[in-house]
Amino acid sequence: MENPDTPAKSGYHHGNLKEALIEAADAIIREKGVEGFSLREAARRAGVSIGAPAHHFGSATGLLTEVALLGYGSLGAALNAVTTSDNAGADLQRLALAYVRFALAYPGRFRLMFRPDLVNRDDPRYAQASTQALSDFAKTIARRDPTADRMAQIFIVWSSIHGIASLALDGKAKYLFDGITPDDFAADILPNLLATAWPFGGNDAA
Amino acid sequence: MENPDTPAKSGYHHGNLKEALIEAADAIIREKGVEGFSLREAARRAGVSIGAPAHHFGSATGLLTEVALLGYGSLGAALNAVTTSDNAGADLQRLALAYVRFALAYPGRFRLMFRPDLVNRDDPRYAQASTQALSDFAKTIARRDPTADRMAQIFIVWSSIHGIASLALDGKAKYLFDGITPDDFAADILPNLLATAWPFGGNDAA
DNA sequence: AGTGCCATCTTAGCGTTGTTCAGATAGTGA
DNA sequence: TCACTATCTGAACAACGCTAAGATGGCACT
Repeated sequence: MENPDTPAKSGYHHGNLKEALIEAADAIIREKGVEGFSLREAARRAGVSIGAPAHHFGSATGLLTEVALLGYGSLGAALNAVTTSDNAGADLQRLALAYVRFALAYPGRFRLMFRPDLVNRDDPRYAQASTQALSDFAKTIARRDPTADRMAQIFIVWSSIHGIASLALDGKAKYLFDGITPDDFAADILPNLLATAWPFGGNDAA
Repeated sequence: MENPDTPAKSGYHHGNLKEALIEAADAIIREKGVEGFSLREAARRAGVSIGAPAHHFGSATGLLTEVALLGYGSLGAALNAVTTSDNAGADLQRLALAYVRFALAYPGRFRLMFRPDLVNRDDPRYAQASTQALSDFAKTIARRDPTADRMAQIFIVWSSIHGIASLALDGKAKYLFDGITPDDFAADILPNLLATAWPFGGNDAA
């Protein structure tokens, strides 16, 4: 449970509080969701007093912003891990699947990432991280349809994927697919859905 | 400001507290967003003590659920107000525009409607209201492509629209359309976007 | 080696929140 | 008229974010 490369808390000074608090916050959000988070519990888990986080992050928003950045990083990694082919439509399909599965695998992080009231969007790193996560869509779309309006295409494709992820995460699929759970949705229905009904996964080999 | 058909508070008994609290909560959310809401302020605005709401709604979630139901009602009304034609693709386009504009016009209500931690989704009226709002999409999709898998089509179209609304509401459009505001997005970019890049608004007259 | 600086962390306190519960109040039906 | 019951009050409790004054100890500099 202990990170080996921490200077180990030497009594009064923790030595690695910032990272420890981010890790604790991420764990709380993983276990209890975004609403289950509290700054005081993060401090408790890190083994410090309730006033300690303020020094490093200023406010709860400051700490949560770090977790959100961490989330964008892991989303970017998940999208980058998608194998690419010479078929841009099929690639988009796999990107969408990865995006939705990320949302379902890390619901806390994903929800936090899109909660403007909980993260500090004025932090330049936020815009950077947010844009970075889009780069995979952008590249694949450019290959798929080089002539189209790039920004319009990116926004529409991203919206479509993000909407699927959001609704699936909120359990809305069960209203349409009769009591299906989010996990079953991701495993069974979603791949089929993306391959047939989703208009961006067409078989348009370059 | 006063609802004329209230029995008017007769000192101790308010007479119409339930409706007054729902209205107050809706107003707070309109003014300060979902996070700005508090049960105590709703009670304050309704002119009753802090313990009064509990009797009618049990908890804060109970009151917010009522506001969410109200939101689904107004969304349904906005979608029903969309004029239909013999062109199902064009109708979907208008439905999408109405959906997104509703989200931007009533951001508080819209966000609340999709916040599972704030509404009681076990309330049967919630499922009913949620499903009802989908009926317009369902009808139009059925006209557009009667042979396709109904549920898959509904989910994909709804997702796409919901994603556009969510990202636009969160101000994500500015990353792609260089500093555009949500209002300008809804007025200028969105209609053009739906007519060109959006794959469900095609010119497929029945 | 000593010393002073300063980042780090503690502690206490303030105002706020949701929820609970005993009791006050008043409308309503017998 | 009287009892019943829905309604509302007021106080209490635990938890929250944030702030500020003070304690602590690592570190650079003399």
